[in-house]
Amino acid sequence: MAATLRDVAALAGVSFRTVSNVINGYQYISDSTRAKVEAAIAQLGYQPNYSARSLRLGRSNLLGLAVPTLSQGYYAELASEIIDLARKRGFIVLTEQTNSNRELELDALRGARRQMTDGLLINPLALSSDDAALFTTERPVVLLGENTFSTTVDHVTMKNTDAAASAVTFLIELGHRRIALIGIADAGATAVGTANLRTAGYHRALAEHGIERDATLELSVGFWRQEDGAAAVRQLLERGVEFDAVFALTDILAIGAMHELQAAGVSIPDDVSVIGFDDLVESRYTVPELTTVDGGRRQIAEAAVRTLINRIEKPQSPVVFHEVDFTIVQRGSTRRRP
Amino acid sequence: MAATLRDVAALAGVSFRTVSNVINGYQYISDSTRAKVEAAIAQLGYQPNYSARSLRLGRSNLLGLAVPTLSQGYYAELASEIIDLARKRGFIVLTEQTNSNRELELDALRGARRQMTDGLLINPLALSSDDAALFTTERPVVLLGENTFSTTVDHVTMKNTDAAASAVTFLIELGHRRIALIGIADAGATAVGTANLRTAGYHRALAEHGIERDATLELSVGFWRQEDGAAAVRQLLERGVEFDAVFALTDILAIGAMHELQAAGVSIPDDVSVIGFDDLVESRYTVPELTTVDGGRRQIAEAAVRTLINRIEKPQSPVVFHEVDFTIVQRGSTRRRP
DNA sequence: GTGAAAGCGCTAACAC
DNA sequence: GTGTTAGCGCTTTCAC
Repeated sequence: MAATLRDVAALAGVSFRTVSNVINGYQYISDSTRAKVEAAIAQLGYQPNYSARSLRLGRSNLLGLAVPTLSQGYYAELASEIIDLARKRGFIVLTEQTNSNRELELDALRGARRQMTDGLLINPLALSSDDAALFTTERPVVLLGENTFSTTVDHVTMKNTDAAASAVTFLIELGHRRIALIGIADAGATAVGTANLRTAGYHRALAEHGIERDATLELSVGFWRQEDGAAAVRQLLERGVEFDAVFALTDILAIGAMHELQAAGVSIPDDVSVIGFDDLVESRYTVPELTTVDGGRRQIAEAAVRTLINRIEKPQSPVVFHEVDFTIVQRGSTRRRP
Repeated sequence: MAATLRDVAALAGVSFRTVSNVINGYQYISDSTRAKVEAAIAQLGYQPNYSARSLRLGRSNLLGLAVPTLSQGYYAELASEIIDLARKRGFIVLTEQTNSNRELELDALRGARRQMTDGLLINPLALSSDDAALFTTERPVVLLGENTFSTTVDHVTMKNTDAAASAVTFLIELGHRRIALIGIADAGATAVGTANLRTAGYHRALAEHGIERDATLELSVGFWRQEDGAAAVRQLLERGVEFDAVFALTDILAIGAMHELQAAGVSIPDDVSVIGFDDLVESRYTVPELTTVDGGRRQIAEAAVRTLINRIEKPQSPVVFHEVDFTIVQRGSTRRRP
């Protein structure tokens, strides 16, 4: 059985209240007492019981993180950064995967697990504005990602529409006119989901340059996996749709699309330029290297952790809406149209 | 303030012991009592306090997972599988990143966080056989990965040496003779680390086919990132080393190597065959698609979770050493030498 | 500067 | 079948 405060106190010959004081860095303790206690702690290998401390304090120093899945580069990299940043602030992260599933997202938000954590970072894909009320829980939540819920909950996100418009403008300025869009939302999707926000940016850029929309260039996909990007390209090719560039709504889709294009003998960037969104590490090592949009993942992680911890420590703070900046990362998959 | 057992009891008009019984599925409760209690629970939105339950039971249903980093595909995919499997068994996962850092690995193993979890899954890179004693802790640990520690702790791993030998044999049977090896350990590394185990397989396959070793073909790298694979290839090319195939000790290294080879105008697989190790999802979408070794990640996750939970529930079980099977996944980055 | 005691919310041994 | 009670290990108010 692990040593308790009482064991330490007995060994050090002090009351267990004193041991608690030493552990918690209470000021007015004589050096000799402190030394005795510390020696006893070391000798017994004492470690505080966190369940007891949590029960007493009503705080666990645990943060919940609910992302769709770690098997996708974007979320894995985001989680990696969040875990490191939380650690620096003294919090451990309890990771859940919600699989873009409404039930699992709700469970993360309201389920029993909420009880063990001091706050939750959640990147919902299935929940939407309609569910705003659900997010207004007693316990701290910070929303990551794009869906705009109520204004009663902290929210950290990227400039999806602006960034997408910027990516498409970049292609237009290279001389492209027939720009395929891969990854649009199915009809039923929430209007403020990532896909629709980025699609709005695409439309805005076209409009700003006097280019007409063409529905045959806009492809919806099942999920945002490589194979879905590949399937979208197959559709374009089978239908004989003409296009000189591809804007994929995520790097993963872009990687699948590039793979399929090259398999079909289409040269990138000579025949077709491709641009993605996310700036994954792996996108630096595709052949050719993928031009993409850095939506500010690193800043999102930083703002998310900061905002959540602030909310935990100061529950009355004003609600925050934080939108980080983006940049276009130019690489080899795009080039000026001859 | 959240509702407690007492609040529920008061509302239902029963003693709070009865409420506890209902929650824990105690058998002998009249249906009418049960219904009353359940109604009260629903009305108050009562959720049990996990800190209190943990304190009482000495169990948290939390599992620790310590991997080097989630930003690398292999560990992200492993963690993703582990989290899902643990969830199915009723456990939540608390993820830590140890960054291949000895101090952080030790901290995961012995630090305060151990107190909150019922068990730990750790994939150490910096700790080695010399540290065997450290792993023999009171609380359940399952080791993932390759370092062979003592026989006093559960261990789930892959057949590194056999799998590597098999990969190299595959290249030899395609007619390759000058097989570069990317990712060997630095001089000081533990003899039973992944790198050395896989390197031993490479040497064994060469020996079995009467091919002499050539130290200029064996490249050590700083880490196992894409850029390290690329750097290794640059070295080979700059030194004018002749080679007709590359065995990279991980897919990530292979992806970096392929990128650099193609940038230098070397065609894969026409000029050089490339084989990796890990079977990452992203390796299915490189151009060309990467031939690789599936070391059995999925089975490792499954065995790890099963073994750890078993150890938690039956602490006296015999120590397990579990080695999962591998397969060669043949794709477009390798071909028969003309 | 240190000691005694209450109580966080829960489970389970023990009574009835 | 249900009620009473002790106590998990800790922090903290109140004395001294």
